[in-house]
Parts: sequence; structure tokens; C-alpha cells
Amino acid sequence: MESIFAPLPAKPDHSALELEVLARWESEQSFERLREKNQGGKRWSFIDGPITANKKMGVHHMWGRTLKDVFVRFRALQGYDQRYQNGYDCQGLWIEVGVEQELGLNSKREIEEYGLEAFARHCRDKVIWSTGEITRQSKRLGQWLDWGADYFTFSDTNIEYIWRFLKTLHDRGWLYLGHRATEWCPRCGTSISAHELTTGDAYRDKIDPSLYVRFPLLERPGEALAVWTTTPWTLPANVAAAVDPEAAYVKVQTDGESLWLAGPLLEQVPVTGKVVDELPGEKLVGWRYTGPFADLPAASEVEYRVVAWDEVSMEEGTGIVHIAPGCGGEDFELGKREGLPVLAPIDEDGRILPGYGWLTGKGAHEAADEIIADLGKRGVLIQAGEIHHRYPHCWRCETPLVFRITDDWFIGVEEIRQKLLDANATVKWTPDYFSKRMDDWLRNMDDWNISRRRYYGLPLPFFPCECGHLTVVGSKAELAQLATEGIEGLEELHRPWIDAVSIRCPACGNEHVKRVSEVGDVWLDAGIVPFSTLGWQNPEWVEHGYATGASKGLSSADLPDDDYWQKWFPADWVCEMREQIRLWFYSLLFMAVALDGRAPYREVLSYEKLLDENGDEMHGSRGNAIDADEAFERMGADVMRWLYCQQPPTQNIRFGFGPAEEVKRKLLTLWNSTSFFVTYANIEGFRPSFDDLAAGPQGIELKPLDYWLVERTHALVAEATEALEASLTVGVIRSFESFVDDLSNWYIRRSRRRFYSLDEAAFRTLWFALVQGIRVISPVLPFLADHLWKTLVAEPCAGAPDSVFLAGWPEAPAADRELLEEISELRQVVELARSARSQADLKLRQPVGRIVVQGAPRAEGHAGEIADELRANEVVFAEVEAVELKVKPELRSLGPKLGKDLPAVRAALARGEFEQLEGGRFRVLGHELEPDEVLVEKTASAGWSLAEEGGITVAVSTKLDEELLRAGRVLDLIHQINGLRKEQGLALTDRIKLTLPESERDLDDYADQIKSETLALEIGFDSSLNEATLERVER
RNA sequence: GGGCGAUUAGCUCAGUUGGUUAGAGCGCCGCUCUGAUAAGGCGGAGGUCGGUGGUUCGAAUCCACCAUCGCCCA
Repeated sequence: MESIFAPLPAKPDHSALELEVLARWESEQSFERLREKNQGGKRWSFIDGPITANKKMGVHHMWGRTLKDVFVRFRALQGYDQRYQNGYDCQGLWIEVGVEQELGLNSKREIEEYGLEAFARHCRDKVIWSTGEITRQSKRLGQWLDWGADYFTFSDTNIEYIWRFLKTLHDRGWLYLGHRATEWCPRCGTSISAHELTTGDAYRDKIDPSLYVRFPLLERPGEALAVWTTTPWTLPANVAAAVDPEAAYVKVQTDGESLWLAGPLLEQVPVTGKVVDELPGEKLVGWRYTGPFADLPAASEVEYRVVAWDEVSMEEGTGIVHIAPGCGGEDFELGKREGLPVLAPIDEDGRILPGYGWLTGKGAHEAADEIIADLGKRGVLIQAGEIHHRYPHCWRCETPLVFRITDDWFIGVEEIRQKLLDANATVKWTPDYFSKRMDDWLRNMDDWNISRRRYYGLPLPFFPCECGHLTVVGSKAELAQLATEGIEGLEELHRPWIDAVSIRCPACGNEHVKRVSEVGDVWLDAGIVPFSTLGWQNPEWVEHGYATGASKGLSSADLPDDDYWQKWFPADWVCEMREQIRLWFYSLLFMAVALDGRAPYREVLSYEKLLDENGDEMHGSRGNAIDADEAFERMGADVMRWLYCQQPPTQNIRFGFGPAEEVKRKLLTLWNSTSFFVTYANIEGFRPSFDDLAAGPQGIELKPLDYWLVERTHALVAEATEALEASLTVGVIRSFESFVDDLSNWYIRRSRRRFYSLDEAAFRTLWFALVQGIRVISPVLPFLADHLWKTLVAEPCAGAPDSVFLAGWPEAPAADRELLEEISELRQVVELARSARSQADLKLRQPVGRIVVQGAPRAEGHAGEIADELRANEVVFAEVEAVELKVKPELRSLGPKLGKDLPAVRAALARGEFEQLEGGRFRVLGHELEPDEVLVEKTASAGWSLAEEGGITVAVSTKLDEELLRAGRVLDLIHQINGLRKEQGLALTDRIKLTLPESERDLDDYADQIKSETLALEIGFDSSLNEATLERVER
């Protein structure tokens, strides 16, 4: 006879099972059918943050992908129509990184010599390769998205939407060309934005010179300022020295001359001598001095002087700060306030410009030693040492950054700041304190530097004419209209093609206006997505119209029309890692509020960082990084997903093969429970009915335990639904674990024997519980769940959906809380009784006479089960006799009633100073306490072992009569014989002949029990034996 | 310097509106089941709940300050 249920192997091979399920999803078109099923129904809008398409994914990427998939599947199960669009980030520095390395290019000059067109094509190839890998890995993880209809940020469509955004901002006057000091990477030849400084580990340990130098004072011969710096290359750009006007400064008489410095710092500065004068900082302001490189041509006009600044540090240095407005952000701001000249000493490559004498042409950081030597030779140096500190480096090439005055394009943020804060107030953040994090960022953010001096990125559509007019082009069509040359060769909106285009200036008619050479910040690319992919203000739907420019042929995504945008904007839910608060979440918010006035998302889920299982960061170089493909192979996607989902998003996750083994063991309980069911259902010929899933088994009399499991299952469904509605996967995991424990360690344990015959109520109940459990966990464990669904439902039930994902989300009636409490009380009684047995050294194999239970009225109907579970002849519910009574206050009710008298009453009770009244009442210190206001504890009288907790008391009789002892010996004997059977390698079904020592003759009354439990056909006795022996009997 | 978060058993973490004896998993020790068996169950050891004050009849929980760590901003 063929099995109704396909038998399950002893353990799941997750990886193999998952590949099987993937193949089935493919052949059965499960995802496509799910989409069809939900089409046109209620909507749930999710927008995927674009993943940078420059490499394969690691396990740290899989956390977010898993969370996204869990909620996408959950909402799909609930019947929500969705878009399922994946996104790729395809241009900008991130893409250039790998390509440059592959091509062995190491500077902008080399890229330009290599040729921008070939470089651009390489970048595109890199993206194509990477998106192929990421798609493959995502599918393997189980992510259900509309693969092949992805959005690519380098499409002309995406770029045009950003152009339009920039034009809108320009019309509002928010766009400007700024002139300021910014962090600059001399190797990449571009400025580094505040965004980029917060990405990854920009701040790294670095050893720098620590220089104390003297600035001789003009009007005070023989006196000088002592100044400290760690960046010698900025000294040629010095124009001022800053002091804290509030602080006290001292003059120290040294061997040669007198040095001024801040009093509080005297101890830690390498200046020794006698303090001969003291002045407040404000008295120093206005003093003039000779600059450290005053002779250089660039410095010829500078009038060096002391200025006041309240930011002067009294923690390090000398309290007199060297100011070079051309070399630092704060210096630049101070310089503006004080009207200081700006010396900008370095060029794009970090080399010192002409006008700086012998320094010209040298690299800023590299020139340090020569500068120090020169200062020493000229007697300017007080002391040169070293300092270990954190210094910003380029995130892509690890080059130490410099400060440079540059012209960058900025978006002014003052007019929009409050609107962003208002919009953020409408967003539900998980974890909620991230909302404040965003608020803080919004309050503090500076104008947005959007330009990068690079190649393969969003071309900024800025065409400045010599006449002073700036044209910001808003679309390709507009560009074509204004173009005077180069438009015919514009195959996509990238350099070098776009650079060939000239336009006519609308203001003066000049026909040779060229675009600026800068490209845009990648966060513009990602932030525009809710507009560019949803067809904002697009007049008509263009099928496959999203794939334009560089993305032509890569995606089948449509360019929808504005009606569609109205339907899908804003997103109901987005989910990315925490860093995205100031990156993607920010640029999304900024662009949406600028264009539409609303927040682009209603809910945000954000999560922390992935570490290895020891809590260290994963690094390829450290050898502790786990390759995603290896993880799929060795732990399986379900196990990975479980690991991600059991982590509260507020905490770093510790990910590794060790934790994965724990998860596998946990999942084994579910597997074994299912396997138990399948085994006996096949033996007994049980066939399930799909209708039972609607509300549990109907039209059959359920035993109390069955009824309990049904209610327990309803509770699971309710808890899991609530957790997922709140974006908290950890809640689902917890509920599910506790459910499986109840199912396995209570229901199956208690009901096992009912499955040895066709007890329909038991089979239907267990089937229902297993299947509902599988449905609830399916978003987390899609493979295992769908495999078990196929086994338990799809194959045996005619007409059932062939995938759990086509079966909808289970509905649960309100669970019978009273019954759940009842069983929970019952289990408490059993646990207390076990504890009491254990205290009296009564192992479970030793039957006991009587168990008395007090304070658990709800468990009273389960006396038989308790007796069976605890091997007791009798279980009674009555008052437990005790020798001693301890009475404690029930604080919850007595606290409010007694108030300040409570401690005294409590102490009196503890001393035993109370009077027992009728009806379980007590009198203490003049207060009469009701029975529900006290907790009564008892100490066992002789012959009893007692355990109590939470008002429940269980007493186990420790008196063992002859009969009980014999029954105990029988169980011991059975245990021993079954051990022997195993030792001798007998099969579970082998029959035996048993020979017992003569001393066990008195157990002969139990022969039938012994025979059936050990599969013995006959029992003999032999006086020469000390121990039982057995031999196998051929049948 | 400012902000946010964290600090609970050897390790990783729960702890619901303040309420009796602060829990789980892993590890350790002991026991147990022996039809989940290189698994399951029970029990034990192990905690001044980071510190100090305060509010309260009562604080891991609320408040203040401090310390340490992480993240963010300057």
C-alpha cells in the first residue's frame, strides 16, 4: 500500500531540501500564481533600497534581505497586492572602485588616459556581472521578488527624474555653487561628503607628527606664541592664531625667549621655565606675529594676528590654535567671521601649488618630514614628536584625507529643514528611538554637497554660461531642444557622451555652453527611486519603459503613469540597516518632501550590525568572514533566516556555524513531531481533511487535551500575527518555539499511545496544530514550511493548494484563555510533583502511593493524567497537611490596603505572630487579612515531600509499601533489560527469551507487563544467575 | 563637548502597567526517559540586576547623578 504521507528521513538535510523546493517553486510557478491571486486586491507598498551592484553578497547582506522577504511573504499571505521590485545601485564611486582596481588604474589621470568611454563600459559590465550574482544568491536565500524587472539607478529614466528634481530646486533658489573647505581625497581627486565620512570605518588609526612651533611676536621682542599642530603641511597656509578669550594664558621664561601658552596646559607641553606673567586670552587678541612661512610668495600679503575663538581646546595642544582657513572646515568658518585671508595650498591631487617656494609640487602628507627639517633649521621648531590618533581616510582607497577649499554644488537645506522634521513625525520607526536619531540628523545637517569630481555617475545637468546664467536641464527632451552639438552621439546619460553636448544659453544666446564636469552624489540616485520607478507625473504608461540608457536590455520594468504613482506612494514599509538613517532614509525623505511634501514611507524597520559568533567584526582579511554560498551549503537558507529573525533589530547579531547548529537542533523538534505524526498516520491509515484548517477539527468529540492543543494553536496564530504586524520577527520566533515545545513535550508526550491506533480526534488535532504552526512560520522558514506543507497537506488532501504560500494567512478565533491557563496550571502541578519526588530521591521509575494537590483547582479534572504522568496510585485535590505554617502577605492586594503598615505586618507574619481565624483568615497586629491577601506556605510533615510555588502546593507521599517497591523493581528491571537489548544490538521488533535470577521470583506476578515492555516471549528463573540475561528468539 | 542606546548567571540574552523566591538558551555537574536516542526531559551549582542617591508600603523596572561600552553628532 502506498503511504498517504511521504515518510520523512530521520533528520532534514536543509540544503538539499531547499534546492528541491526551489525547483518546485520554479516548475509550479508558485510565486507567479501568488502574485496573480492577490492582484488588484488591497495594496501593501514596499520599496527596496538599492543594493550596490559591485560584488557578490556576504552573509551580512542577508539579514536585511531576509527581513524584507519575511514581511513581503507575510503581507502576500494576508492577500496584499505588491510590486515585488528589487533595485540595484549602479553608478558612482562604489562602482568605480572595483573597476579601477581590475584595470590597475591608480589615479584620475590614468583613468582619463585609459579613456572614459572604455571605462564607462567596464563599469557597466561590472554591474551586469554583480547583478547576476546578487540575483542568484537572493533566489537561493528564498527571496520572492520580481527578478528581471529590477530597477537600475543608472538608467536614463532614473537620471532624468533626478535632473527634474535638481531643476525644481534650482527654480526655488536652493541650488548654489559653494566655496568652502571640505574633506578631500587626494588620490580619488574628489571631495568626500559628510555622508561618506560616516560610512564604514572612515576614521582609522594614524601616526602623525606632533609639532610644537613658535610664532614670534612682532611688538614683543623675545616673546613668541607656542602653537601645536599635527598637520605640518597646513603651516604654510597659516594666517592667524586663535586663543580662548576666557582662558588664562601664561608667559614662560625659557633659556632663549619667553613663550605664551594656556596656563591649564602648561603641565603637558614640552616647555620648561618659570611663569613670569599671566593674562586672560582676550588681552592677547590683536597681537601680531611672524608666520611660520611668512617669506613664501603666497603669504606675502598676510597680516598674522591673534584672534578670539571660543572653540579652543584646553584638552590638548598649547591653548593657542594655528588657523589655516584654507585647510580646515572650522578654520574656514572662523576665517569668514574674522575676515582672514584664505591660503589654499594644495591642488586636486593633494600637491602643493605654485607660490609656496620649494614646497611647490610636493604631496601634502609626504612633505611633512621636509617641513619639520626646515622649521628646525630656521629655529621655529620647539619640539617634534609623534601622535597616534584617529584620522579620516577615504573609505574607498584608504588614503588619508586632506582639507581643501573647493567649489562644490550644494543644496541649501534651511527652507526644508522644518518640513523634513514634520514629515519624519508621521513615520513609525522600529526601533522607535531611531526616529529621534533622524530628528537629530535633520536638525544638525549642513547643506547637501551633491557634486563629485568623478566619471561614472549621475551627470549633473548644470550648464553655466559665461554671461552668468546657469541652465539646469530637467530632462532629455529639454536637453535635445537646447543642444547645439553632440546630442546625436548621446547613447546614454553618462560621461563621456554627455560631455560632448553643448547648449544654447537661453539668456544670452551663446551656443557653446558646456556642462560642468562633475557627477552627482549616489544618494541622489537612490533617493529618487519612489518617483522614478512609480511613474510620478508621467503622462502615460510605457511598457518596459524604465530600462533606458545604461540599463537598456537589463530590466523589463515598466515606466508606469501618475495614477500608478498615486496608488503606490508612499511606501507602507521600508527596511534597511541603521546607517541608512543619514543615507538612504535621509535622501528618500529629502527628495520626497521637496517634490511632494510628504514622507515617502509610513514605517521603517532598521537593524544593527552583523558580527561573527565571537562578537568580532567580520573581515575578509581576518579570515572570519562567512561566504554566503558556503552558508547556504553548510547551514541552509532556513537556518540562516531563523538566525536573522530571532535577533531583536536593536542588537548586533552574532552569526556563525555554532549558533546555526543550535538552530538546527531546535528545528529538529518540529521535524520529529511531524515525523512522528507521519509515521503513525501511515501505519493507521489516517487521511486528513483540508476543511479542518478553517477552525480545527469539527463534528468529532475531542478529548480535553485535543481541545487544549486546538486553543493553543489559535493562540499561536494570534501572537504571530501581532508580532508580524509590529515588524518584529523575534516575537514570531519566540511564540513558535514555545508552541513547538508545548506540542512536542506535552501534547505528543501525553497522547503518544493514542496514535498506536486510529484515534481520529488525536490525529486530526495533531495534524491541525502542525499545519497551522507551519503556516505561521512559513515567512521565516519558507523552504522547510513548504516542504512540510507538501507532505502534510498538498499531497494527502485533494484540492488543497500545492504551496503553503497559496493558502493565505491563517485566521484564528480568540483562544480559550481559560483552558490554556488550566493546562498551564496542570503542567505546573506536574512540575512541582517532580520537584517534590526529586527532593525525596524518588525517581520516576519508583511508583508512589498518594499525591495531594492544593491551590490548583483548575487542574482538578486532570487527576488521571497527573497520576499517570507521575506514576502515582492516587491523586487527590485537598488541603495539604503540614507541620508548620508560614504566612506571607500578598503584596499586590495588601500593598495598597495597608500602605505604611505593610512592613510591620510583614515582619510580624515572618515572626509567626499571627492568629488563625475561621475561613482561612488571619489576624495580625490588629489587621484582619482575607484568604486572598495572604500566601500560605507549608512544610511537609513526616512521610511527605512537598513543593510549592505561586500558591500551588503539591505533596508526594514518600511511604513505600511492599507493593510499590515491587512495582518499582519491575520498572527498573524493564529498564535494565531494554538496556541489554540495545547493548546486544537487537532490533526494536526482535523477540527474546528472558532468564532472571531466582531472587526476582517475587516479580512473577508482573510477568505480563515485563513481557510486553521487553518483547519477551517467555521468562525463566535460574538460581545460578546474579543478573538478568536474554537471548534472541527466532520466530 | 552634546545626543541616543546598552550594562541582569561563565557566555548570549528575556524580564510585559513597579509586586512574593529575577528567568531562558548554551556550557558545567547530577538525575531521568529509552519507539526524537552522538537527541529529548528534570534538577543543581552559578546573580550585591554597573555604582550612588531619591520617589514608594515595595525598584532590575520610575527619577537624578556617576562609571564603563557602543553608535551618532560636534
